[in-house]
Amino acid sequence: DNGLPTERRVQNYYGVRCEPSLPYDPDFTAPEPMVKKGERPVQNVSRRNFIELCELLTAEDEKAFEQTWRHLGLSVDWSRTYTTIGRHAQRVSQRAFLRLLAKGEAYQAEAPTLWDVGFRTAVAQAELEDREHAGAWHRISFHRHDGQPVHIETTRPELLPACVALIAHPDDERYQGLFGQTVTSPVFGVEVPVVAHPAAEMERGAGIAMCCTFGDLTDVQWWRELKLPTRTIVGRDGRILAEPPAGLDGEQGRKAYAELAGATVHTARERVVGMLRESGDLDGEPKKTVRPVKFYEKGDKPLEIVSSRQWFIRSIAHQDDMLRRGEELRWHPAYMKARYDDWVRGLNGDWLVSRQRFFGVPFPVWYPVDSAGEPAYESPILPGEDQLPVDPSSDTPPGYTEDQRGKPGGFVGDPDIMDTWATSSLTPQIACGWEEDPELFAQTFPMDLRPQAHDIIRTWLFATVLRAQLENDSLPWYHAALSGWILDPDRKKMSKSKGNVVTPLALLEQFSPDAVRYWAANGRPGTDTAFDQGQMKIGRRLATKLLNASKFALSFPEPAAGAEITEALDYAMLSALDVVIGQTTEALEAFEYTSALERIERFFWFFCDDYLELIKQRAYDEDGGAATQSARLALRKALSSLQRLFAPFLPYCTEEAWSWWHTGSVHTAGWPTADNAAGGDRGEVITLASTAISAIRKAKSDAKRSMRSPVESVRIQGPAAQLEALTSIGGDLRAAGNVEALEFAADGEELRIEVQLAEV
RNA sequence: GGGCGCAUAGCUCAGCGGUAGAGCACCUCCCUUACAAGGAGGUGGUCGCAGGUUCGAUCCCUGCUGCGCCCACCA
Repeated sequence: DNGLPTERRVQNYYGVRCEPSLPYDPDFTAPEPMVKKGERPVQNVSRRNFIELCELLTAEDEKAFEQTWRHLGLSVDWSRTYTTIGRHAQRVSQRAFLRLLAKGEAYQAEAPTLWDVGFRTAVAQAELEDREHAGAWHRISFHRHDGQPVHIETTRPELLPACVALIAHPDDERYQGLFGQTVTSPVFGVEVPVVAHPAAEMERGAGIAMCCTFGDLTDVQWWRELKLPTRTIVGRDGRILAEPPAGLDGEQGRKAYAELAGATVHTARERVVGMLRESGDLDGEPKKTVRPVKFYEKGDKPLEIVSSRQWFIRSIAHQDDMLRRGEELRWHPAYMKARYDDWVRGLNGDWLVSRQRFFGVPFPVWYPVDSAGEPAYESPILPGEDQLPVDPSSDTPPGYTEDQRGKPGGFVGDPDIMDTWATSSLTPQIACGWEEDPELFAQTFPMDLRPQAHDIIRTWLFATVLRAQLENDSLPWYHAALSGWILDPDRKKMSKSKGNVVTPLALLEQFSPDAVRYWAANGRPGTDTAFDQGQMKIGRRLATKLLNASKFALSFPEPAAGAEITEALDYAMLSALDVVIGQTTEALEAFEYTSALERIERFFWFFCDDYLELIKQRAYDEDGGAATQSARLALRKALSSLQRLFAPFLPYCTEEAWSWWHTGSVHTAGWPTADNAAGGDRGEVITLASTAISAIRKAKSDAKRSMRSPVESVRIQGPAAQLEALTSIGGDLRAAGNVEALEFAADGEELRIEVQLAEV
């Protein structure tokens, strides 16, 4: 409900852009959705109008999502929904933030920050990704006082005016004589020191690097550790700032800088290269290269590093606690824990939670404005918890009046919003009624399970564990179940840019939710699953089969009150079912839902293909007496368990079939227990039954006869124990195979079945 | 560069010390009183490669190869 994707969607959908300087227009109405991109000029709207458009569109999207989830048969309490942008979530999020602030776990700092120039916001470490990006190595001459050149190599020549030092490794023989001296940058004529630092790599490029404020995170490290000056030239819009930085004082340098002012980074690069070429300081031609560059995962331009004031939540200080929590948490599958550990150990800074965006939970903070009109960031004004949620851009802080906003001696609201994860990380607190419903909270927190995909371990999962640690000194849940992704049929990740996304609603219509769930359940925890319509067809067939089998089993009169299981095959089937119930229950408790489904399914096909066929005649028999009663009772017992076993996977067909003979819902019926056969496993009986009936069928199939065709005799040889078992189900075998004579002969260790078909 | 996972039938995947399994696909057959949007039967594999442990390895160990993912590196 909040975050950059929503903002981008609103921008594209309505063709608008948020312009915070515009006043709110109460008469503003939502523009017609754009049919195609760029069909009309982008309209600037005020922040509040923009947020209203976001709310409008997310409300529509929520309906679509709920429809999909309901259609899919998601079993949740629909009376307890919330939105992460709603008042309740905002209140929880702001309260948790204020608590962190009071404990010193949240703080603000002015620091170089990774910045997306497209979205114009800071981004966090967890939201970075590397992408291959084309560039070129430029070999550039700096100048010593004696006129000798010092060559550096850079892929970002446009940052030349932001250069604050040259850096080489302290052990590098080539530059020993230069350390402590200064050199002059080409074109811009700025004198910069040559400094030694171990992070410089001798083998890379020329072995000596140009440190700029800021080209990359190594620059930030050097700048911080070597206390270098700041010469910022890239603005938050990704363009070269209008004014040259301090230190770029020479007339020629300023003239050159003027040529760059206002240009994009890309254009500035071309211009600087032109200037270098003209001055003779470009050594050779640029050499094309492709190297990984940091991007915001949702952005389309490389990140810049700009200095700005941001809010952070401490995480580095809690690394050990986080690792310990990772140990306590039960991971499904267990190996996914490695990603978490890897992430926690690799944290290189505190969590940056402020975003310079609009549609999100605002920071509940104002600042006094001093007599010179400057905000005093070091002494924020905070609301009481009972006032939450607040929007500092429209609510007035305690002790002030609205007409003091932005005035000297007055106040300003913090303009930033929180990162989406800063609120989503409180999912358990929001849902469990933290600080608002103590009884519910006591019953539900920590929660049992976090189900999520593995790609957001470093964001959602990590942040949730961190917040529960900081706020509740506990895990947020006991188990984490990591699902894989749905891949397209070529096993590529589905993504909008590739255009290979399949939305679920059409599938639900085409194959039925049961079929789609059947396919999805075949994706084991942690394993990616290729999109496979074939599996959905099988799921659909399974659901149909369950309906048909239920119809058949229920077509017989209800067994009499005193009916008992008297026949060996019925007893054996029920005892096998008991085993399956036990295994399935165990698998589900271990989060092995795929194994659970496999076991139920395997039994169910035996039940349909062999058992039903074998007892059919006996169940039909009007004068069958106890044997018929036994079959009819066994059918109902088995059906009751099977419908409940399948219910979590195939909620619709099971509910339908259950309704044919029960009043309540199958989904609130008790989970089946392994007591259908009242103890004792006669599994070998059904194995032998299947073997025998298969042999009879094979004989008919080989002879290209119908399955109903009569059999003159079946002669079974083998060990006495097996023959005894087979004898006990002889009546069913004869009826199902249409067998005239069934003979047994104890002989040898191996079971042999000879089938003599009747003459045609 | 570090880590994790995967490699088994044409395809999708189970199995994991004791003679290789399922479904799909393919082939053959069957309108049979739950089901033809069905059903029955069948063909098909030196379980990635090389070593080791073991009486015995698809399974355990080591190395290699290939694929995927996560992280790091970004002068």
